[in-house]
Amino acid sequence: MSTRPLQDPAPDLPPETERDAATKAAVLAAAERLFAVRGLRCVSVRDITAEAGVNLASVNYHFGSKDALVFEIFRRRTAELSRDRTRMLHEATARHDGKPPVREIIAALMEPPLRWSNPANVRRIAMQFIIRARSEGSDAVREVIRTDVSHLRPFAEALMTALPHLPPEEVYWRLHFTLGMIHNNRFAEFDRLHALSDGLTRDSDVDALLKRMLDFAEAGFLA
Amino acid sequence: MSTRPLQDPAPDLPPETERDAATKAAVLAAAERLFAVRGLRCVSVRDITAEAGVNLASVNYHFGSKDALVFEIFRRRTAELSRDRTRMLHEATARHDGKPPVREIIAALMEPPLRWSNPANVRRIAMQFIIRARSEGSDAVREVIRTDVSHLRPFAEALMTALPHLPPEEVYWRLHFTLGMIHNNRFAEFDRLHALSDGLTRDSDVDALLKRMLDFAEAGFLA
DNA sequence: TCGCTTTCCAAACGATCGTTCGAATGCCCG
DNA sequence: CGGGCATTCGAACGATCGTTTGGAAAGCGA
Repeated sequence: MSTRPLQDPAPDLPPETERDAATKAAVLAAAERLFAVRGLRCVSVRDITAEAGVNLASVNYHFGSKDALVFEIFRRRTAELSRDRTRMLHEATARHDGKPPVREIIAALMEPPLRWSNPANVRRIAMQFIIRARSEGSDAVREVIRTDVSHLRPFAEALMTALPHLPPEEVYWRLHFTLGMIHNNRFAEFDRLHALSDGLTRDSDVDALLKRMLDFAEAGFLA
Repeated sequence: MSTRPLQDPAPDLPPETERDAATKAAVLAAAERLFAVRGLRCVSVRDITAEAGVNLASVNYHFGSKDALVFEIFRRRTAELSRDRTRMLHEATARHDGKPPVREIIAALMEPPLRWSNPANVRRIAMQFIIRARSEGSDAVREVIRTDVSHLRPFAEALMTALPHLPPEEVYWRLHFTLGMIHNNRFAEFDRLHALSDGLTRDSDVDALLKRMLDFAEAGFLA
């Protein structure tokens, strides 16, 4: 795998250190989009390079392997998502003199991925890629998911100070349940919900969905 | 694909109509186990037939294709799980004169998959296969997940009669959130939780976890 | 036992995949 | 201008995969 600094696949983020990395950026953008739409295993290196308009060997030359490419996109996007969440948590902390209420802590967890999933958001594909990679990723990706929990620590601690009467064990479990609610927001699950409700739940914007999720999770935490 | 009646892969369920389908049963059992452990894409037809001790062509002869084999196992196991859930709902309905409380309705949804996941349960591998197939399955599997919601209807209706003041739309959404909690109980997610809590949540038996989930979801529904 | 159907078997087919290689090309700096 | 290096390119390699095929074996009713 390459150890050189890497280019962001989205055009809205500028290059970092490279003078010219158009090929790399094209590969990253095409790969993220194809992976998000078709799934990791159903996209070949040939599909990516054809979509990006570059040579077949570019993936292995710039990233080392297909898995390394997936890992690189995943690492960048999850770091970006964690930054959004952490920023919201910090803002809530600042607003409440260091002790934000449960609802705002959970909102900091839920709102970024929900906003990213909005069709009008440029991060929509990135969000879909993250969801794909979480379940279809290689061993390396899954290992990161399993072991890297540093970005969740501030949320767990904030919840424990907001709920001092609740045993820490219980806080962790309820955080786990809340993350489950968030991770369940895939297209297939929405389709199933819409089929179940006969279209009753179809016209729901992000704000309404966020409010619903917050109502549910907040009540669960305060139980 | 074969249209003949099919054999159950688990030895605890008797054959249905076949006189002799040892090969088929061996394939189903081996396939389910390997799929559950390694994932659908990381198990080849050769792995399955070698594990089952049968010829390579057996899968295509008895099931038509690898995808059809996956679909068959998925169909059988999800039907079995739905039966368990529906039975629990019926029992709760009978106990409460046709109007079971929210907690028991949710329990009927949560308890069967949780009990199946218990290491002491013979259905543990089956449960792990279902989880795998839900996210890694073919288009046919995903289509069933998206469109077949008949088994959820009784639960939605029971919840609406138990919560007459809540708009049906809200009931559907909260049912969606509850299903998300259930579907999040994968090994990787548990590992992440344990890593986050420094082992504080490791020693939790099924009954304790069920109580926690019920507390959380019930409060969410009654919010 | 005969004839027929079902099942099993070894072997190969055709396709796709990730990866590698050597040469060619472009680019920057001295 | 020219040497050196990074990049690109076409082409192929090696491996794995799901599937197919034709014949052998086995089960079974008549």
